[in-house]
Amino acid sequence: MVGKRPTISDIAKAAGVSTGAVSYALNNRPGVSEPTRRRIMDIADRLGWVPSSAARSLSDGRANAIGLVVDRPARVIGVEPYFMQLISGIQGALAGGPTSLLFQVTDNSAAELAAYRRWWGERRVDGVLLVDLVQNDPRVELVRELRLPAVVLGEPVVPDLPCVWTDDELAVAEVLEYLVALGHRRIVRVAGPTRFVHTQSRSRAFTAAAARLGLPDARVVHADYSDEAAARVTRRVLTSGVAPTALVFDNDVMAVSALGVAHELGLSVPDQLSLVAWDDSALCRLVRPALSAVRRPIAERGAAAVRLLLDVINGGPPDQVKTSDPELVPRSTTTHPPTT
Amino acid sequence: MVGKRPTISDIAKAAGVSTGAVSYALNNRPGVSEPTRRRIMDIADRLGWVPSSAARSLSDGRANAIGLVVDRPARVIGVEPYFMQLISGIQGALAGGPTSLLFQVTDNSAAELAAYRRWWGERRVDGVLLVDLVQNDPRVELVRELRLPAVVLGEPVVPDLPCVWTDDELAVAEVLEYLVALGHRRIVRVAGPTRFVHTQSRSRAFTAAAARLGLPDARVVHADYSDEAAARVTRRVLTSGVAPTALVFDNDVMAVSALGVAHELGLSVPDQLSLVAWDDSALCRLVRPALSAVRRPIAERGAAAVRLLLDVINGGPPDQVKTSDPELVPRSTTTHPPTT
DNA sequence: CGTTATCCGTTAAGCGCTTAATTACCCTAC
DNA sequence: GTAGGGTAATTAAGCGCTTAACGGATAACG
Repeated sequence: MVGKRPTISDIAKAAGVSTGAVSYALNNRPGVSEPTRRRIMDIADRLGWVPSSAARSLSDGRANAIGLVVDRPARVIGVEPYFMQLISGIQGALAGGPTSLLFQVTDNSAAELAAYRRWWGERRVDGVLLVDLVQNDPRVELVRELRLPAVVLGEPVVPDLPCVWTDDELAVAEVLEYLVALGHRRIVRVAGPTRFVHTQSRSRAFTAAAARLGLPDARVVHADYSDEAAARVTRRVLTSGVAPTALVFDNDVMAVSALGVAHELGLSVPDQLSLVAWDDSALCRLVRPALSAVRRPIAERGAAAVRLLLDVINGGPPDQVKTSDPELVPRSTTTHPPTT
Repeated sequence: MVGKRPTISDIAKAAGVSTGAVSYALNNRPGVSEPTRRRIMDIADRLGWVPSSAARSLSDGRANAIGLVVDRPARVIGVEPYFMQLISGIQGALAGGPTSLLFQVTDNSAAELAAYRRWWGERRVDGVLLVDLVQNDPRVELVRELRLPAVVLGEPVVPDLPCVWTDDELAVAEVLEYLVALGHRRIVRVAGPTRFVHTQSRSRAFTAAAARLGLPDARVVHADYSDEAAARVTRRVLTSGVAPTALVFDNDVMAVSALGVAHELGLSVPDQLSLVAWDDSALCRLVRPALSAVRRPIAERGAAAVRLLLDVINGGPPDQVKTSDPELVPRSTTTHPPTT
């Protein structure tokens, strides 16, 4: 094979028909007879023809691509396996189809907005995935203004925006009930940044469950997902006032970081302190003691979001899809509280 | 702003000139007077004009995109921070320019080849990045056959292919010298899969340095980067025959996994066993004891590769660029061997 | 047997942009 | 006064594909 790509007019010439006929044949549309269609298709793949995405986009207005931009500082993004797993799921749903993934990571919200706007302007994407929604997220307004099909990965907080969500609140309750069943009464949740919708939703669920279970000392503190911030916050929580006996984190990195802090303070885990991580990961499995964690179906989320987005692009309804439920994976960082 | 995107003919109409003039003005080419150019540009950004990538691609043959496909099973890819850091670097070099990143993860080599071939056929990318080169890599032949500009992230093993590489051999020697200086004589390298060129190159360097330093017991064993395989291999190495006093791993996950195995075997790290991880990462920092590791400039590699690729696409020479050198970051998993 | 429908295929316009070729005009030079 | 040379614009073709609109057979129908 040489470096020259065949076009439909090469095929047309070879088959002795017009390019129109070729187009109809190749797209499985009526207008050509079965024998002709077959002949055309044979020639097409003998020539190794592949449609030019540019030409196709230009004439039918479809980009055959979807976009994902993740706005996390480089420092943090490398650490969490979350995004790679998400992308795995996304690719799974994309595989086989004609759609590609445009991926961008930015380090501030303005750049993220600019990326979406540019992709839209350049007609590079047919739709986008939105992750890490925040309160009054400017992206929501943007995609609406641009009429850019979008699917949110997260709770259905925006009424008419399609989304794929996981019942975190259920999981929060489950974790709390589990800890209470073990005998814990003083439990602190070390959450991610307040601005994220999912942070708020989990915190709300945490507070509600704590009230229901009668835990006056339950409270929420915040860090920024980084190990440094988590260490700082954890240190403070464990050393000031009456210390909790169990900590629930919003990601795996912070939980691992806390493991280090506990060690540094001479607290043995889980005997003197129980820990629960949020997204389960190899990190949780590998660390000693292995972390008890809440496992969410991340790849499933990605795949579902892609399917939904493709539907919406094709004019489907803006459904709000729920994934399977998270599950608590108890390992070696949770046990009864010390009997003081 | 509405959902309709302005085209150059809208601008032309508004400015009272032809679309040709608009094109010349917008691309900063001669053919229009300064005042006219200014007027056109003003109108263009008042209208919020953004060039249609499809139209541009179609007429100038440029896709303004580069592609990256990573072929690692989903199980493994989420774990290593390597790729996210790489992507961070890539984005950094892409930021501001007109080029986007097409990203795909596949779970077998055939799918990876198919992805490249399809992107080429669809004229979706102007060039691609190649990671994890293997011996007689079919991708090398493919990009040559397709005349698809490509940059290898790895050692310059293919003469005429541009690449960005890091002097791993130097780092391997440094690690070995360091361990020998601490007193170690029995050192085992737990490498990644043999097929990777970088695995082979590091192993060669390891063997050479070991010979030079007079370490007859130095040897290389292989795992597949996963924690399970690493655990298996490590367990075997530590329990059969005369056990090594130091282990050098090819990634961070395997090293962490070995930490668990050592613990399980009742070997204290670093007193009875020293460990060195290859790519440094938050994982290495967070784990207790914190892992000594070799830090490579990963984001720098990504950025350099992008710059080189863009050069090559523009007809530049197929340079072979060397990044800054890796550095050994000693932490808490390396010390003198036990004095048996 | 003339009239419709039906099927198969062609024609040509158009998607938004680039760019070679061309025209129109103004200056300068001889 | 006119040839020559810039400069500033327009024209139009073309990139590869889709798709309305159209045309020419052939089959079906009364």
